[in-house]
Amino acid sequence: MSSDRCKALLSWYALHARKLPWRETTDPYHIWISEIMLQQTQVKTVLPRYLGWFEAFPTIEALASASADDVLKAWEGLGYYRRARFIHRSAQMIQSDYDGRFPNEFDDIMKLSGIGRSTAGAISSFCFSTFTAVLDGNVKRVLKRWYAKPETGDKELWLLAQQAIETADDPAIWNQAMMELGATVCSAKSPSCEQCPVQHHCASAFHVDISKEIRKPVAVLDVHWRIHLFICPEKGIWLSQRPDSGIWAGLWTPPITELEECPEQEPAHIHQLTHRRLHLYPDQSETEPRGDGRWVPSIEGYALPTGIHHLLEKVI
DNA sequence: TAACCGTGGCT
DNA sequence: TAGCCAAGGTT
Repeated sequence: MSSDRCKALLSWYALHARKLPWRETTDPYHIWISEIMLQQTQVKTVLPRYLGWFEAFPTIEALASASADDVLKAWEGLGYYRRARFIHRSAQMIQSDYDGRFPNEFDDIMKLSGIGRSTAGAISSFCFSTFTAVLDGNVKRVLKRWYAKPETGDKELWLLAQQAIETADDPAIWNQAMMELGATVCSAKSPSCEQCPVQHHCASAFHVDISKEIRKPVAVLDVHWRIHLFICPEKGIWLSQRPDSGIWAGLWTPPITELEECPEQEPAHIHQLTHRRLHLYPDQSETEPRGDGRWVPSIEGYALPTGIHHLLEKVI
């Protein structure tokens, strides 16, 4: 690692870092929640949700003692709902195994649900100043470009990331600076090499070949779902809870049946997920709900998937 | 190991 | 505009 590169990056970060609420604290609970929210999720999406979380659950203890439904409700709309369940489970683990205090050992942080090496590295460096690297999408892209190795696998990238952070004085700022560079200047589609503080130390400067960085495309499968709507003025709407695994696990929806074939009618709504395109066909022809579920006077207290919200807005 | 898991911003 | 993809982890 070039020391000049290190200095240049840190000077740039000192001047250009975005002011983000989770950068104003070293409190592990706050950092932890921010890191989970930010997994595969853009800063702009997290910003309006971050502070509200702590109004709902001011402490880890409050989170641990909340119901699973309340936690999912607080996560509603953020996607990847397993993350909310992991947070809940981890909060309970912190209560029982660590006396309610977020663990300060890297290995213990890694044991918590939903926290892998990169997230643990971030939390540990931000809260406890350990020299533990982060290797998120930003850092991977920056490192691959610095060394002009677009095909490099995670194993080598982890070595490079760890080697890099060990030359820094402040591991927390180093990790933040690497992510900030990737998120702003060294962006995926159109890197701004002319604005890059480390352009003189980058093997790909001004000739980044985006075509070599393309990921393998995800296959999007079309599925057709009948959405059984039971709505009545006295009882409200009938909702049932999704199973523990799969799409929208644990969330509440009207009963859904998967159709074998694409029906003749047009879907009332199409909801696009990463690997699925959900074609939704509302049906109000049946009179009495059957199976598991409950009448709810209002959907307000329940965590519903965004696609179902959209459908209900259209139909009702 | 590779498939799976959401949503919204960006170009 | 429609596709790409973002502060990944789990199984």
